[in-house]
Amino acid sequence: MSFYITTAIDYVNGVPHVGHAYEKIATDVIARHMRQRGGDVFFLTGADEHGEPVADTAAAEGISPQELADRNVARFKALLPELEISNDFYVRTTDEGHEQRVQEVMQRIHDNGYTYKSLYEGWYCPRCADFKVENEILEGNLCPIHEIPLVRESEENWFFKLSEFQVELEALYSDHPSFVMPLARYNEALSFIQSGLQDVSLSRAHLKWGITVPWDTDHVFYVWFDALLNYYTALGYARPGEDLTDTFWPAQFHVIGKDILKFHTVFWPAMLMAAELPLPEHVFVHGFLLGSDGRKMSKSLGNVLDPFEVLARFGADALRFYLMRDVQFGADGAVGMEALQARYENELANEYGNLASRTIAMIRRYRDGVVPEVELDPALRGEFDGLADEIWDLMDGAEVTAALDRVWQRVRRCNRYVEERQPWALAKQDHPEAHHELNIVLASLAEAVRVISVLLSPYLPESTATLLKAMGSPVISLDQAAFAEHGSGSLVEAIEPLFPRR
RNA sequence: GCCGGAGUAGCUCAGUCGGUUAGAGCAGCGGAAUCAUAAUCCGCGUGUCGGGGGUUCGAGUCCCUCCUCCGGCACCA
Repeated sequence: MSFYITTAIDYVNGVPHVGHAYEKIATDVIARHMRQRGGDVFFLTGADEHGEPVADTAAAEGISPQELADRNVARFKALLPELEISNDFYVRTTDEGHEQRVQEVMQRIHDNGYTYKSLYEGWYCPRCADFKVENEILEGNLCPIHEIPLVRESEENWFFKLSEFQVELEALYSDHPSFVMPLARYNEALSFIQSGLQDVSLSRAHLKWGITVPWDTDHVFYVWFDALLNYYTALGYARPGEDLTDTFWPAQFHVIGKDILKFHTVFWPAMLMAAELPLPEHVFVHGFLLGSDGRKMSKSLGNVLDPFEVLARFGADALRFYLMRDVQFGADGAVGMEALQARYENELANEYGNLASRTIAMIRRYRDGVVPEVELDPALRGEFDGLADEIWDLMDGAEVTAALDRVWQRVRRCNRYVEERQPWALAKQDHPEAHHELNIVLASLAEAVRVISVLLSPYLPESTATLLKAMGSPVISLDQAAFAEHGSGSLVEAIEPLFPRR
């Protein structure tokens, strides 16, 4: 079984912020989970480099667009390993392989008769040398940058016959209710389609920073036609000498933010239809991270959560856990350093980290570090019945927040279990029965911590790996997430606290 | 304006086909325990379930209406 999942590619006209990190992390959690299932997983992320904003910024800085892109791509790319992102490839829209394949696919759309040349008419700023759209124009019909009057201009552009796909798109939506998730976004996209589709321009004649239109070389492609195709093109050249397209296309999941909904849920499937390519299975639309005050993050409001600061102080696992736990995937959520610290201390350090510590410490103190090979406590095993299957189902629907919560309920259950059984009291008794009872409690706890850690590994790859290794059972495949019948007999090593107080 | 989502404990939110005294976590107060990163566990809530009306034996859950907030209503990426 193959599984192909993508993030949106980052537009490199700026620097990475926590929102970029969020999308990568959520997608990474799903990708890691799918690898646990044993499938052949391909996880793609990358950079979107063409288009006017990059060209404009580069011009303002007196460097070439490529130089600007190279510099900023390095910043975005460097964030990935720091976040423990397990992407299989990093696509750049300036990659030669990408450019070639964009031209191939677009040529096919052209050959199939879904393009035509027409006049694009709009409000034009002579100083910007660029068209302005309705919602960015200032009062009095002024340029938002130069505040000078705009003039009505037209330019010859190639258009894509989006309107021809109205019926097919509506059919796609009624046949595949989970094409766009969550449901609210499905409704939003569908109502957009039902309101009537107009053709869209696919080229720009006045711009040079882009991919050349092969059948009319005075034009470059409008950046979205170039960018969307990354999901398809990357498979063609990600592995030198190998074409992964047949293995992984169509994608199972495109994970995107709500700001680019229309492009992914309307333009993209229509483009693929026009090129006669199979459609992706799901587009999952996540929300935005807001400042701790619930307002949009902005430097002037001082409510920005800086991912680099979090990484330096708490590490990648903490940031991953916090964002997946505190922000319902699919909805907007407020995030801040205080809330992160609270989650870190209360849940990672006190509940999970400390559960690991006390479990390991007792096995070492009472049983010389060997997990007793006894039959495990059916009461505790019962708490894990069906858990892995439940996680499986939730992950099919990209429910990363809900899945994490299910596992965390077991973390809490284990701490209660320790209090209920009071192993330290059993250890003080001399009877063979108490000795046996203690064996059961310790071995059951060890097994519970192991299962929990296997299920948490997509979220906390670093700390679960450390813990599982110390417990002598480093395998994280999902078939190892069943609660065993007997204690393992493994030797358990002492480790430093997984989540030290900061 | 039209369409969609949301409004449940101080905070963040769960509440499946309408059905027992409306739940969880956090924060707060009190207690127990000592294996553990002074980490854990137990106990403590008279909440107009946004307002009003209706259907029903019974409504947070269905219908109507009103209020508030958020998003979308096309080529900024």
